[in-house]
Amino acid sequence: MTDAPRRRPTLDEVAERAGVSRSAASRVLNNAPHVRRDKREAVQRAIRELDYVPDTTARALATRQRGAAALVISGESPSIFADPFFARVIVGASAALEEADLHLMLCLAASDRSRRRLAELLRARGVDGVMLMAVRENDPVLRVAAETELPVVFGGRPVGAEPPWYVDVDNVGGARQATEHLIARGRRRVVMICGPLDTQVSRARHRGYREAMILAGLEPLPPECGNFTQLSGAVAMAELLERHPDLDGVFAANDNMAADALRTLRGAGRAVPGDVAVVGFDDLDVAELTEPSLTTVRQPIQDLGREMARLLGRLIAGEEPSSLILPTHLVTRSST
Amino acid sequence: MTDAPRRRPTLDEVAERAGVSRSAASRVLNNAPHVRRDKREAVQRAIRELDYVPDTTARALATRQRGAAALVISGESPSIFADPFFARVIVGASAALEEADLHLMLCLAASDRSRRRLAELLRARGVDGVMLMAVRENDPVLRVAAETELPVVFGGRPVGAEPPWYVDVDNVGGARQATEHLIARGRRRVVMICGPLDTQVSRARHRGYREAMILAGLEPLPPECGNFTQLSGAVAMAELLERHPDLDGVFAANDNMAADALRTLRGAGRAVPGDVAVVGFDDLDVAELTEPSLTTVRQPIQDLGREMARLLGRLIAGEEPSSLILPTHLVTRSST
DNA sequence: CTGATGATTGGGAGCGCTCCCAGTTTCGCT
DNA sequence: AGCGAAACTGGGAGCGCTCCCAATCATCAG
Repeated sequence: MTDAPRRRPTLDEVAERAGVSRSAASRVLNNAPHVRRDKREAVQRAIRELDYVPDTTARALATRQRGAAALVISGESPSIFADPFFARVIVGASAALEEADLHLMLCLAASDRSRRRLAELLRARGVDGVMLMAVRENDPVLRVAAETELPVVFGGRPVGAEPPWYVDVDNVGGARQATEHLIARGRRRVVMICGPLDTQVSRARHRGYREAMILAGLEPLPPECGNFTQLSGAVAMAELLERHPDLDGVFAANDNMAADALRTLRGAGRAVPGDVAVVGFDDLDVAELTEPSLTTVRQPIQDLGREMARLLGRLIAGEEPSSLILPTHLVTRSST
Repeated sequence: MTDAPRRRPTLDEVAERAGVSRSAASRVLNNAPHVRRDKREAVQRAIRELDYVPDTTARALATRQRGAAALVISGESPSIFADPFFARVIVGASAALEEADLHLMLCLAASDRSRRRLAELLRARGVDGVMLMAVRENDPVLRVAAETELPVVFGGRPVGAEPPWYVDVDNVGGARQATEHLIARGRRRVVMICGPLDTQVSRARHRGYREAMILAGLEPLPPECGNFTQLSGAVAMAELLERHPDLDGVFAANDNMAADALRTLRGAGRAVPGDVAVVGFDDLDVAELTEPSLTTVRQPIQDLGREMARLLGRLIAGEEPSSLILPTHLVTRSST
């Protein structure tokens, strides 16, 4: 009844109630050794009775560990909800972070201001480590990452650099599988709708396409680049149709672009998969909703988040884990 | 060259270098009064020279303010990426939080374990306040919210309770607009595809539908409930067609369900909007991609996040802001 | 020139927890 | 019983910052 402005109990109060020293109580809290059984139990009882919860902040100050990790998503905010990609990464990361008893701090690093805040967060030791996603070429967030002493795990590799720790998806392999699948279906004039070439993802997928074509003794055609939106897929497809009227296979660097490539093809009177077979990448929901449904390369997005968080967790724990490349696999549907 | 294991400078060092006391330096830091101009400048110089950044944790301990707010998303994780809803909320909240110089802690409260961690985070004063989204009836997360002394802002209202602070969207008004629009288009047998009735959102949208019908002197028909997925929209539509073969208008509680209702209608040989007019809700991307494109009610999702964060910011600052209901508006496309 | 008034100043006590360390007990053996 | 080792114990010094407060300084009217 008199608990309105009641202060939260401190460790000292727990200790007093249990009749031990603060040190002993602390040991129980962190279940460290060197506490006699009866005292340990007394402390535990006191904790329960007082409904004690240790103050994170005080603990953080003493241990120099914040108990939190930042997930930084670079690039313009709109892109974060263009597709469910980031949401899935977040779900995966969140789950793994929970495992390591870390909290998730989400930082959208789109503006200069937000990058400055991020830099301060890191310098002020507001988190124990960083996961970095969607970094583009010359992304200013790279400087922030370079300056910090905290462990940084990249999601996907930035263009032109191999960061010490990263988790990536096997984009090259996936793209090769996709292309090989088209070739296996008897396609010879296979074109590619690529993403923006200033991203590692796009480059890797393009490389996979080239490798597969060359390996099959076919001539890789110069790709047409979109920007991962549906509209850009339509535009690229139209261009490719004009350039290679005899094309019989299309590999698009993501499902969004593939979806509208599909429409464009139908609009141009090409039957899919009769005249032209199409493969996408990502396996987003849209892939099942296109007409015909889309053969695509599934990438383990949630796993990507999970593994980033695990890697970071180990790094924070002082272990020496190594980077990871996650496998992709082809999901065959009606468009091939 | 010798800066490898360099400790971060502390306020004491800044003070010493500037030839003032720690207190004075602190005052400069928080630009409090009672510091002579020259000393203030000396401190600022020292800060610059030492590249000093105050330690958040220490400050948090002393001030009892964490500088962070939690955004809690309840419910199963999969739903977080079912549509871009949450991503938009996050973008809005993140921007407004930045304004208030607060960091964003994202908590997915799906499992018991995560709820327990959340409860601890709050009790351990790991954040200064909470935003709570997607709460369902009898959601266990409500207990966590009830127990904390921290300010809590709801996004949408939970069923059967009016929390002290919330930001909601005018679901009733939006649904009424949608229904009135159908009626204005001459429809008389207007049915509704509803969402799960254990959510406030669904109830409110249903209420708007009823109000509009009754106001127009028409008979509200019992709704068919889906679960906001496309598939459930198709199922519900089929059921409604069977029950009311003469229906000429459909109001769906979200765009996903509307999208597949559209397909079902076409599959059943009904022309849209010729025979049947359809209105959705949300104005997701899908609304522009359906055939025909979907008339729908746009809700300001990003604003929802922004206003939640602002409200919370004021609450944390000790002000006494009041709750908010954001307007919705009809976006007319080809389905009506 | 003096006391009063108000602006500065810096010492010191926390905030709540961890951890080192010296001192005390408890044991297991011979 | 005697001894050294191993297991406990609690005092105290931080972690880096804020903020109260008594003390010092400047300034100015009388």
